[in-house]
Amino acid sequence: MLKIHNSLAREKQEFVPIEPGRVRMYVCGMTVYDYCHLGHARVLVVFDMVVRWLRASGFQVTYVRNITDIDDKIIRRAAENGESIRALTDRFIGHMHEDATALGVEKPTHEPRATDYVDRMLEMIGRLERNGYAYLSGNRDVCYSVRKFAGYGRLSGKSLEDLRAGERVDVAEGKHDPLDFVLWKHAKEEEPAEVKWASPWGSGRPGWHIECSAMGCDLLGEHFDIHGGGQDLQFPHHENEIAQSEGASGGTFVNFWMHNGFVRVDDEKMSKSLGNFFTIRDVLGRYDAEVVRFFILRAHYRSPLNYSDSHLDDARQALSRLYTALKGWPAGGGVDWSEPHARRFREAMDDDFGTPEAMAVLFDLANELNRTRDGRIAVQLRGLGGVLGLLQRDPVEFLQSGAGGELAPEDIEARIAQRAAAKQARNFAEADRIRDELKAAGIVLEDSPAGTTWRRA
RNA sequence: GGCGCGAUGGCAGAGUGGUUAUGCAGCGGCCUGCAAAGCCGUCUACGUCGGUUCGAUUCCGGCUCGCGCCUCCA
Repeated sequence: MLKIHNSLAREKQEFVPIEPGRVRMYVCGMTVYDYCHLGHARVLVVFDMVVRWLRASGFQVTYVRNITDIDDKIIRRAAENGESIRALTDRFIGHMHEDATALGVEKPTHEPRATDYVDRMLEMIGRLERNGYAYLSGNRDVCYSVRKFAGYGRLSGKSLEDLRAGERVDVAEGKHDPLDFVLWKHAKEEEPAEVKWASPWGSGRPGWHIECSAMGCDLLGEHFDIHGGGQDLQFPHHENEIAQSEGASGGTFVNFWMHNGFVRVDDEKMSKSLGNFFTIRDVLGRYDAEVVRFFILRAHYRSPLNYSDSHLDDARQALSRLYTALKGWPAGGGVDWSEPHARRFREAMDDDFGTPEAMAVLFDLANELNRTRDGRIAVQLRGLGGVLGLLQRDPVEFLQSGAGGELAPEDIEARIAQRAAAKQARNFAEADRIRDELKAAGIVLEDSPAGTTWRRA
């Protein structure tokens, strides 16, 4: 049985779906005004893994990952670039999809854009107003009255008093309480028409939090199973989502909240504001995308993940071991879940998505495969790897891939043929010279009774 | 200041009240013309001080250090 660490309870809980056999899940996606960085890659990969495991466990999953395409930073960036909001967001949505695809991330069931849901947001704001949670502030923004919502602070484990004690925000003009947040931003003169929508409260645009409540409730219903996102969204974003959704519906919004840990650089959070981020495409220029996915899944999703080149190098070595074991075995065949390794894998994954332990099982399978050369083990290894979105390529293709390939495969093959001839003539000095020369170029040769093969170091 | 998380071997990273994580790297052996890969074996651990216990890396408390959230952020 699956257990999930629920941020709401701060402990692992047995996962029971609202509707038997079915899971409805929402994850906060990207704000599209720039390239995705490795922190985004982690959210993408982690929740892709979660969905894959839920499906492998027999659930029918509806997975929604939204796109925020209206926001202060988007407006500013579009103005800087002298382009329309739509042109900017369309472009970066395209780039995001390229990155996600490279990382082996499957498409979500729905990928709603905030700007397509403004009507739903207005409807929800209207309900909040009728239920007494929303008010029109002095500067004509519509705000949410945090103290009216009894459960406020439950997700982040904060009380309103705690939050006020640490108050660091300038009190925005006209708010009843500094912690109140904006549901609807009143339009400003200088803003382009593209960011103005008509509403009962005047022309304006939605606040950030309302979009997720509106899209989630519309696509998944007012009560669904899992809501995920990065740790930094726990407060205030997710706290506010709960306040909005439950304030509007009157019932429970989400049963399980999941938050993934940060990617770090030199033990500091990787973030745009700190400027210490690497974009996904930077990294994919130097490392194989599957290596990056492997690197992400090698740590537990809630732990911090330190990024560095040496860690990626290490990940590549490790993944190579798996593919080396798989070399020569045909693809295909389903996982036998009654087999001991598969059971251990299932146990690991059922314990709050324990991918590090699940991967240890993969290495144990590789060892057994190398020892026994039993085809059934190869099927298990590839099959279980596939559950994590790994090991689905041709092993030779993986082992021969990699950056820094000045030598074309034909050249390498030609050198191998020359070396074979030298060996035939028992001219080992010449054979070793060729091998050393290739090694200097990053090519490693491996002799076997069947002939010589090569891979990139 | 408030709230929370973490501290494991050279590096990365799981887990457990008493018996091997796993990977990378190192060392020894087998294999090999020599290598590489693989196999076998092997060395480096559980921040610190107390407590509970027959026994704690694992439970409890103090301390130190690191990190995060409290402001846009995955």
